[in-house]
Amino acid sequence: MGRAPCCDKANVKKGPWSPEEDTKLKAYIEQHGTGGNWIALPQKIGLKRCGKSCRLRWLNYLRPNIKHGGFTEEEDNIICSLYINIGSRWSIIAAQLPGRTDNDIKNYWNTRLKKKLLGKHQRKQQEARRSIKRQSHHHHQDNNFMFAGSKTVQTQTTSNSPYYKPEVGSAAGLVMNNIQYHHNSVDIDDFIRNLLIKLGGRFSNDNPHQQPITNSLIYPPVQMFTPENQLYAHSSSSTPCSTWNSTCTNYYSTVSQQYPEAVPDHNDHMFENLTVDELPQQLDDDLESCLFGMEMVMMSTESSINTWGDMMMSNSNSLVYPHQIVSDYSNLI
DNA sequence: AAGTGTACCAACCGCACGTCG
DNA sequence: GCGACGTGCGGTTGGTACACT
Repeated sequence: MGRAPCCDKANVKKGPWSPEEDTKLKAYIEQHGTGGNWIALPQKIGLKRCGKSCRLRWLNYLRPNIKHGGFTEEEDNIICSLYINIGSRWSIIAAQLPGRTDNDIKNYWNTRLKKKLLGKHQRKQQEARRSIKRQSHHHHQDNNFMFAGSKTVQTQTTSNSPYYKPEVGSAAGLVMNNIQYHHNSVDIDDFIRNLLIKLGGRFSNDNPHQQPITNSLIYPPVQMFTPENQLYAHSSSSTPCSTWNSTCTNYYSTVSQQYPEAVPDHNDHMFENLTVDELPQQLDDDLESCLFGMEMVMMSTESSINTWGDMMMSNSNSLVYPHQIVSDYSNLI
């Protein structure tokens, strides 16, 4: 037997509220309060409405000091910042914005803010690509190539080992900024874990077999970029980067063993056909994918990407990365 | 002018949780 | 401890307005 309905569905009015209904409800609540019982309220007033409907109407529309529309830039920032950190907890987000309702914020996010941010981010990404292209062109004047990703890594140029180092402002540089940011402000495992939990399935909170997630498992590219663990990809300008390739292969092999459902087998070879000419861009894309792409991909209801493997195998250009968003709003947290 | 697509938003629905007897 | 009930929340739907062809 299912649960009894909260009201007699056949005798309640649905749909938009009339001004008369609004007036009745508002007048009663202003005079008597809700009485702590929304279910009984419509009967007392003589409204043919469900108690839940009355509550919603009051909270979202009739209650004093409600603001509608006209979100400010500051409110946008707060919403984005909180969304990135706590997800779609609209009631909590609304609590930080006086006069705003959770419903309003939810609608605003889904219909406008998300699109606005994606547009902004894609522009940033294009700038980053152009920047990398310029750097790539510069460094390819040398025959040998070394990749040292961290902005904290000291320049180690030798006559035989010129290297490519992402700079602040490049996409890889932005990623490093965010790695730093996340290390400083939140536990990095929790951050990723939350993303994975959002993916559901084997990473869900409900899964009793869930395994601990370690930095080494989640962040092979970060390993490459930490000062303690500098790995350099040596190659000529026309052959695949074997060091990077083997690092990735090892990584995906590890992930495949622990999370076979998440990583397709053919990921092992995903970097094999890259030339060094293509490598910086590919590295940059995949760094971003690994660390920050999940969030925005999961936000997209149109996305068919449900697993880590889907993400890594997807065309990088189709992904939208929120790292710049995180940067933009990090100072508000 | 008519048809179609898109954006926006109010309202609904179902589930989870807390409280109370 | 258990079930009934009320409340709160987040996802989703459906109606309306507007833009575009």
